Amino acid sequence: MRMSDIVAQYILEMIDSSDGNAEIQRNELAQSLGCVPSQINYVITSRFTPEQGYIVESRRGGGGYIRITRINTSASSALMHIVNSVGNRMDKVTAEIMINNMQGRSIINKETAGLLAAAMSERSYLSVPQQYRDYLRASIFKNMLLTLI
Amino acid sequence: MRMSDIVAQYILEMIDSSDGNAEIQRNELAQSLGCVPSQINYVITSRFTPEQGYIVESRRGGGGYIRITRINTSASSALMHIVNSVGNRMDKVTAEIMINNMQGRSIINKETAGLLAAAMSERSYLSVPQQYRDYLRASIFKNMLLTLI
DNA sequence: GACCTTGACTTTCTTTGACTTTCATATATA
DNA sequence: TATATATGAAAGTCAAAGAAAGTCAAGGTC
Repeated sequence: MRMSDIVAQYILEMIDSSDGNAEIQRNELAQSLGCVPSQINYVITSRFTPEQGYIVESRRGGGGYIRITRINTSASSALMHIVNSVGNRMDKVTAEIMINNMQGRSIINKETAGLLAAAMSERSYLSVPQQYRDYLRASIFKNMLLTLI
Repeated sequence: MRMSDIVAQYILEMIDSSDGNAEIQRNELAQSLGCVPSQINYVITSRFTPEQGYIVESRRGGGGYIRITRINTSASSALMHIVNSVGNRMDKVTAEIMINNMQGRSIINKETAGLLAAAMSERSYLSVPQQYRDYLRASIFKNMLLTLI
């Protein structure tokens, strides 16, 4: 097995075991795998390109890092699942849990999570009688998620 | 985590928890975070620049201080204006016009516009009697915009 | 020929400390 | 009393050293 394959495999395993992204220290990883640091760059530029579905960010200097993130193609199917799992009522707590969960799974970003949470908040429904609120929430929630697909 | 990140985070938390500005004593903060005083200057010049939306004022000598203030970016002050201009009711057509306008002015992006539109759509309110809908819309609209500030 | 490996050199970002400037207050002097 | 001077308490500046990642070209392998 080639060195570049070992490096690529290591990074891939890291991405798979965490949630779609790996953050490495170039020099440290090179040393622990027994290769030269620039080998890591070679592997990244040849195997983790945007065309292959990855985003790479990095920073030099003390405390530097290289972060490789897999672009999320499964997000929309996950969203579809979630939309289908919501019935015609949903309470605020459930909404918050789901929003948190989606953000944790990187299906939605922080801003989107904030917007959803605002639209689900009790404060938004003060003008409407209790009895309608949970139906409304479910319906707004699903309509909003559908725009993200 | 780098020392500079720790310092930056500390300052940011201070800004967030107060009302957009932090006033620190350079030497005291350096000591309490365990770094050299000029580290504070480094963090300020690298992370709290006008380009990044901050104003820094300071004073030397006895009772000296460094004050870091977050600038109201034009987007957030525009949003504030819009929120204030909305009364306690808003119909769907008005909402759509405003969303379009905000997107046209680049105050919000396409995804955000979509989410807002979904939350304002008539389809979202089918479960609730007509009479409540426009109040709800106004309230949800304002709550959502406020999360973007 | 295409892909891989290596290492010397470059660039970027961070940390540190010595030295400088500014301000408030206390003290001395006309 | 009013002004000048000294003192100490801050913050500011800057350059050197350190810690990472990036680049690139030369050579090696399949």
